[in-house]
Amino acid sequence: MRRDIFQAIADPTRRAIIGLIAIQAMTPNAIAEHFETSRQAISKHLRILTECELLKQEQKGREIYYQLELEKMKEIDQWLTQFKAIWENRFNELDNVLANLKNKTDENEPTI
Amino acid sequence: MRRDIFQAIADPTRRAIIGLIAIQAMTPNAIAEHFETSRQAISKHLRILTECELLKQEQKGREIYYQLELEKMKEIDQWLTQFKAIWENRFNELDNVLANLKNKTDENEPTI
DNA sequence: TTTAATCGCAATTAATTGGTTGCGCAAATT
DNA sequence: AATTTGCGCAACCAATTAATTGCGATTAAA
Repeated sequence: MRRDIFQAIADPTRRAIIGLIAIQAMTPNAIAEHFETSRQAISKHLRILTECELLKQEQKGREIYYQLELEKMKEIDQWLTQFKAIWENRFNELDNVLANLKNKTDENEPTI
Repeated sequence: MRRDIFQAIADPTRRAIIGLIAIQAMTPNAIAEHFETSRQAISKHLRILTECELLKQEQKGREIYYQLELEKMKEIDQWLTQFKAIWENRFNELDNVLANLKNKTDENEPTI
């Protein structure tokens, strides 16, 4: 039973669920209405998302509201950070290239 | 044959491969040396990563260098953007709460 | 109190996945 | 020319996954 965020967001239905409840908490039935699959299938997805702490439950009478745990979503962003550093560096390199080009142009400008 | 980025990064080995070749391109054998598994297993992972365009190949003689396609990594970041908007709003709300608190405190400060 | 609704859990099945083994091909080395 | 090296591809197997079906428990409504 592997249960990490990356495995959790691998499934398109689960990503859709995340997108759906991002703004407001919802019950399993309400969520299932947005999909073709059965309530049980959705329930299973909710369980997986809850197990890796991407969702948290709030019981209200016989209904259970599922809410997105934004803090956990940040973990994905944290993993991306290392690569952001690289792609921003690449941009900086491009800046350097452009800067060099500009200098060369300046050199070619006629001196008075 | 589902082949999307989220499915690709679900596997920890594949995430490790991505991390490994982020800085410089590498051959399958060189990559495999960093893992316990066989070259073929790594080869399969490379294929999956290539199929969803997270990696690109560059043939040099009989060697194939695999390089990370940073642009594709950005797609993950783009998916996160919608949630970032929410979590930043939450912070703003917190700011408001703190601001209100501060105002109340100011009100309580003795006026000369 | 009977009935209906909301939901989680367990068992089953079909599909998918990660891995291994065993090729074959092309480029380099001998 | 023969051998070694680097690699992809296809067949296969074991483990995992997504989905279905059929419960039982609890809460709310009739």
